[in-house]
Order: sequence, then C-alpha cells, then structure tokens
Amino acid sequence: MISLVQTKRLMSYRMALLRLQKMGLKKAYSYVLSEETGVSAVLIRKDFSQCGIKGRRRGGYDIRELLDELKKLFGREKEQNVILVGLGNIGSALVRFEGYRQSNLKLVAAFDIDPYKRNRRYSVPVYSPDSMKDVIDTFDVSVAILAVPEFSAQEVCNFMVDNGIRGILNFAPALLKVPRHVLVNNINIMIELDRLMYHIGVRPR
Amino acid sequence: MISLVQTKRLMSYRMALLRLQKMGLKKAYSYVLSEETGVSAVLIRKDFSQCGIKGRRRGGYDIRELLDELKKLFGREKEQNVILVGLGNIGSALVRFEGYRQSNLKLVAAFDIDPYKRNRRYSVPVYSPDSMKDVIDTFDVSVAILAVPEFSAQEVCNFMVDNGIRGILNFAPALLKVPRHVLVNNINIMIELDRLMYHIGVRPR
DNA sequence: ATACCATTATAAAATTGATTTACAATATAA
DNA sequence: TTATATTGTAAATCAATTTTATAATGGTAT
Repeated sequence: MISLVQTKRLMSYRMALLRLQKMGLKKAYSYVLSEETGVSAVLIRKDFSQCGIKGRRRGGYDIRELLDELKKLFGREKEQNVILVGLGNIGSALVRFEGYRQSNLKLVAAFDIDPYKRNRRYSVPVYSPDSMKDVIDTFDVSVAILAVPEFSAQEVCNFMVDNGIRGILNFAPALLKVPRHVLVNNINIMIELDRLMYHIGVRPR
Repeated sequence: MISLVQTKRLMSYRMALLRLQKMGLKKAYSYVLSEETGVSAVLIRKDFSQCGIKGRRRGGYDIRELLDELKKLFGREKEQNVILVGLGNIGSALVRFEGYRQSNLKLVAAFDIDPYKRNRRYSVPVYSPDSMKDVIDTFDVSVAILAVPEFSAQEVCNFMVDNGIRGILNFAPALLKVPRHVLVNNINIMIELDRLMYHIGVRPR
C-alpha cells in the first residue's frame, strides 16, 4: 500500500524523469534523481523497489521503463471525469486550464449559483448546482474541484458528498468536514504564502 | 523552532478558531479543536504549549487570546510586499485575488514577457521582467509567486533569486533548483488531482 | 467552604514512518 | 577477468505522532 507522502514523492520522480528524458537521457541513476528531487537516493530506490520497479545493478534505471511503470501505477485506463464547482477567481482559471487531458482526466462540467456566470462561454458547460446530481450520475464523476467562497464551502461540500463525490480538491479557505470515505486535499494559497513568509523570516539571512 | 509541519497545523487551528469565533464561541477546548481539525487533542496542547500559549486548566483556551498569540507568531508588523510573475491562467486569477490584505501582504506588481498582457488593466501594475530588479529593491520584496509555463520556470526562478527573492510560491509544473537559502513551496494542481484519484481509487468503496 | 471533576500541562513510553548506514549482489566497462 | 559503480535490502537511527499516565488547577455544585 502506497502512502500519501509516497505518492507525492513518486510524482516528483516522474516530473524529474520527464525532464531528464526531454534532455535526451535514456537512463537515470538513483543519485541523479536524488539531485533533481532532493530526496535521498536510498529512499528513491526503496520507493521504486516497493512498487515493484526494477533497475539494473550498475546499469541504473531505464527512464522509459520507469515512466511506463509509473503510468501503470497512477495512469488510469479510462479517462476519468471531473467537475468544478464555483466560477470565481480561481474557478474560472481552472475551467480554462488545459492540462487535464494530459492526466487522462476530463473536466465535464462546471457549476455556479450565479446565472450570469452560466451565460459566459467556456469550453465546458456551466450549470446550476441543481443539475449536479444528474451530471455526477451521467458522467460517473467521483472527484470534484471546489472553488467557492468560504461561507458556502461546507454546504456545497455536503451536497457533493451526498451526490456521490468521494474526492475533493478544495481551494476554498475552509476546513471541510466529510465522512470517513471521502478524501479532501486542501490548497489554501494564503496559508501557503503565510508559511513561506514565516519560514524565510525566521531563517538567518 | 517551529517546523514546516507545525506551521501547517497551527494555521489549521487558526482557521478552526476563526470559525468557532464566528459561531459566537468565546472559549475552545483542545478536544473541540481536535474534532474540527482532525489533529489529536494532546498534540494540539503540545503545539500551543511549545509556542508559549497558555490555556486555563478546566477553563480551556480563550479564543481571542489564542488568535492574538497566533497573530503575534505569524502576523507581520509591517505589511510585506509580494510580486507575481506570469499572467497566464493562474497568474491572472491571482492578480485579481483580493485576500492578500487580510494576511498583511500586498501584491505590488506583476510581470509578464507578453506586452499585450501588460496593456490589460488590473488593480496592480504589470511590468516587463526587465524592471523586476527595480521593483524588488524599491519595495523590498522577498517573496514571489511564480506562475509561468514549465519551460521558462527555472530561468525565471534563477532571475528572481539573483535579484534577491528568498521565497517562492511555485505554481509552475516544474521542480525548481534553488540555492540553500531559498525556500520553494510547490503547488501543482495536476499532481494533487492525480494523487486524489489514486488514493480514492485504491480505497475500497 | 468544601469536595468534585473537567481540563490543561507535561512526561514517559510505544508506535509509526522516514532517513541513514552498511554491505552484499551483480552487471558493465576496461 | 578484474575492478567498480550501482542496485537491492536489511539493520540501525532518527523524528514525529500517538498513547498512556499523572499531576496541577480552577470552575461548579453542594
């Protein structure tokens, strides 16, 4: 079983590998990946080993092979559908975002209570929250991006969970309460800035 | 000395306290905060204790007092200036974002190589990267938000670091290499979605 | 007042997960 | 064939979290 921390590391190995590959390299040694990612070489090998990924003693890891294995682990067979709730600042950036395809994800719909927002033309249809259940059922959606204001975050969250959402990428500045089977991943920009400021402020110059 | 994990927890306590306060409560018991944040009550008390924050035996913690202490810890005396580089999708959402003030931060300038972007009207001036040094010096900026495409991320990063930036909130899908004294905080939306999908997919329904 | 008890404060122990150290195995290059 | 760089893995160490335990204290009920 792979932990949350491990998936984070594995994804960063993947980024590094893609970069090395783009630079024309065919194979990667654990110590090179270590330099690229800041993770110790042993831990990298351990992570790979634990995922059943083999290298060659003295030969390093074959980049294409590695990327294939990581794809097997994290790639999805079928394209998975995702929805977005809230078309404010962040929400409208995310609805215009083009990168979902690359991860075999598809943003199939966005939702907002404001009818004016629903009139604007995006590459994705924008509905009233009333149709959320329909969309979730039709497109078999299990993950949602939440980008509504704080005051409505919990309410919208409950609604989504009731309608079958099991994973939430939460941009709302709110601590969501969810049942055990639902996973929330919080991205709070101000908190990240605050922490950054704190930690550099504290460090000696 | 407070670790990166601890600042994360402390900030989440803060969010919970603000919510409790908004609900009209005056005092908070560690077990209540535990329910709100998912962190164990002992760890919460330990965190507070380590930061010199006192509660009252049998009386719990005074919410206003706590928030004041947290403000002392993380709040900044003077408003700190921040810059934003890259006015793509995410960048233009962040330049319109209104929440900086609340953390005593001020977005003083944005930068983009595209002159067309510089003509658009935002509440913040948009410059060519050529003026970055000037701005950083004039406004004594030490933290930047990076929201440029992957291919230019490292280059822009180096430039910022050379001009005195010590903290980077990085939205570019790139692993940045920085000198020891620079702190990078990565926010990669696709990676977060991928992890979310992976972890809910793996769980038994 | 007094006794009771909920809560903080703190230490110690146990657990978990991450990191480092150490070294054997082995494929590659010379 | 030999030397060596690298993986693979076990063991040791370290750090963070959780659990357990217990003392201190102040609020509440009587």
